[in-house]
Amino acid sequence: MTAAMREANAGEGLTERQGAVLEQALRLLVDGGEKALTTAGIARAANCSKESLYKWFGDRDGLISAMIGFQASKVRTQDVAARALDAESLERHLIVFAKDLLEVLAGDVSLALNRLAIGQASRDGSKLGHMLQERGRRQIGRRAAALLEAGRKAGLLAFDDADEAYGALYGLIVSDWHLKMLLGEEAGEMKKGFGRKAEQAVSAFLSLYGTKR
Amino acid sequence: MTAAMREANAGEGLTERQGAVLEQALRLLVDGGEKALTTAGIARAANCSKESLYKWFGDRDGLISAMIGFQASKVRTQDVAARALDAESLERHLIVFAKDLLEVLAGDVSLALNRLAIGQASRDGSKLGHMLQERGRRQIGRRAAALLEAGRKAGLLAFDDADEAYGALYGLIVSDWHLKMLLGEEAGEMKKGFGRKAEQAVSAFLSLYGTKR
DNA sequence: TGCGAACCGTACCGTACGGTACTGATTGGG
DNA sequence: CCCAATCAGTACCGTACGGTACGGTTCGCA
Repeated sequence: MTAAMREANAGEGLTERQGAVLEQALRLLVDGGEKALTTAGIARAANCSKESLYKWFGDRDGLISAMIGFQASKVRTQDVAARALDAESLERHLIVFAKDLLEVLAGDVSLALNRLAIGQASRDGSKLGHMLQERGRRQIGRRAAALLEAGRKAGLLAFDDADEAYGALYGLIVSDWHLKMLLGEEAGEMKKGFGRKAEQAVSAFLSLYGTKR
Repeated sequence: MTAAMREANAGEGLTERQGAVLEQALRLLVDGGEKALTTAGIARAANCSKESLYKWFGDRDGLISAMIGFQASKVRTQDVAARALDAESLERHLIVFAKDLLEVLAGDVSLALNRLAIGQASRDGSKLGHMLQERGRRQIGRRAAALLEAGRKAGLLAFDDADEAYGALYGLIVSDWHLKMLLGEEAGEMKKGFGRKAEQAVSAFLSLYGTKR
């Protein structure tokens, strides 16, 4: 296996070695926050030299960008082939989507990266924010949009503006939980309520946009 | 006017001089993010000495805590005396609440303080997060809870769990706008849509929890 | 008028970080 | 067997920050 072959394995233009380094960097970030994300610390944790870090990623910002891209490349949302959609299966799919959304938002790495991007939003012109939005949010948003569109095509949902409907769905599912978790609320206690929360949100959403009720 | 009399003017145990200093600190934070919030910078902007800063606020964390408390003390939510509530006035009050909520969340200082608290959530055990939650969120939450309770007493709303109803209202109003703004999305463009957004959210909420429809 | 407290401005100290340069070891190819 | 490239480890540099100490000044008060 040549170096050229090893390239572009992780969906980015990254060596597996570089991926391992980014993995360690993410771990540092999750454990200690932005303050723990120092070049020396990463080099120590990943058993590599600072010089290599700068050679591979340019500077600290490049490394952080690479971390976001690397993490996004690991979380691919599979579009559910939603054929033969009836009222019950739509509700089931929506509930699964809701649970997945809550699980993703409550994830260690997701929270840490969002905290990092939010903390830097003032100084870097929200470059990281846009990146996180584009590579994380958009994915799950498309999955929901496809689901809603399928529901409408099947005559199970009625809405004019798909974005508005998605906004309502998202708000009913997430409410202020995401912010509370970003602010440091212990996520362990909350996760138990995700199932019930998801069902309630989907029920409310179907009351608003379903044709059945 | 003695120094003792000047104390406790701003709702906290603060001299007006100290309040002015905190004002400048908030301005620095809004303009330049956490990185701009240095003790030397604050001293320069407020024309005071670093020694005074440490004398008044202990250390940098104490100063940040004081900033949060100071800002919270300026934003007192007036409980609307909601007697003689009918369907139309309830809807009007809810829309006003929704607009206020969006305006508050989109405010410069609110965004900056939330960014700061989120950025420090990993290292300080979410002390700032809890403070922000307690002194900012709780206020507006109580206002909403009172409104919802009044609506239920008047037979206009039907819900078992007030927290659940409030969660739905909050989610329908805010959706993912808060996170987007925290991540750096330009807030100027969004503010124009607040009115329509608030009306839509309240309409949806009344569809879910109103007794009239 | 004289005293003392508060305070501004600045200089200072230790530390820690981002980024660079150098050395020695390893590896793969000809 | 040697050469070139890569990389780990470390030492180093400039800078900037949090926090402290000190001289000079103002202001309330007796």
